[in-house]
Amino acid sequence: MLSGDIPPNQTIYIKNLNEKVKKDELKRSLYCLFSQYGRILDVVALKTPRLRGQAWVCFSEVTAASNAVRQMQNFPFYEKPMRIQYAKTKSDCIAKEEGSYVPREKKKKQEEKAERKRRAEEAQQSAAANGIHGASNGGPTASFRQGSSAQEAAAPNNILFIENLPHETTGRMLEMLFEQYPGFKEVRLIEAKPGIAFVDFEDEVQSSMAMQALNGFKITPMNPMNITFAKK
DNA sequence: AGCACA
Repeated sequence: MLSGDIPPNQTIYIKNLNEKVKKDELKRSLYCLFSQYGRILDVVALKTPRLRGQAWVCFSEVTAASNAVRQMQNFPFYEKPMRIQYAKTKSDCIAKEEGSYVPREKKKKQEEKAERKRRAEEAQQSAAANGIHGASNGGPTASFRQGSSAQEAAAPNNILFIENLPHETTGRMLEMLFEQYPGFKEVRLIEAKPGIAFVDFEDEVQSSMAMQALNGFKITPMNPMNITFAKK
């Protein structure tokens, strides 16, 4: 119902994207945002009149796509909530991996018949494969966890304190998550202490918005971000 | 709203 009656697909179809974002930046940001769910084979975005504001993200596993559809539904991305469904057809990059790719001109009727069958099979496989995937994200906006320690919470202020980041996290990755919220200023990683960061906003209202939206966000399945106000 | 593969 949420995603219509489209059967599961390795590729997700995203609409309601901010059309002002340039194509290459959009593709890169989508790649970063969705790689938490699994290996991405391709990201397709076109700016033609008919296709702007939409994109396709192709995963190597159907289960990754399923998690992405559920957990990133309505995620505020460049100020607009993403609307995510399964793609209606198989992506070329997937067909190429399976060796079933037929160049555009030829594939018409003959392919479409076979494709229905294939998709039905995939739906079964994904059902069978369910149960492998681990922790489910409470949803990007669903989480309001405060500091897990018995610490006194700091009063709201313009600086966010981020904990539980994977050690491989880069400043650019965090920027891409936080810069979509108004008032963003900068990210500061602490080299001496991997796994934590500070994010500066113009004021405490704007920092609160970002905290509410991103608290608990999983950069990897093992790393839900823990966001609190920094102690001053 | 809009389902492609530059």
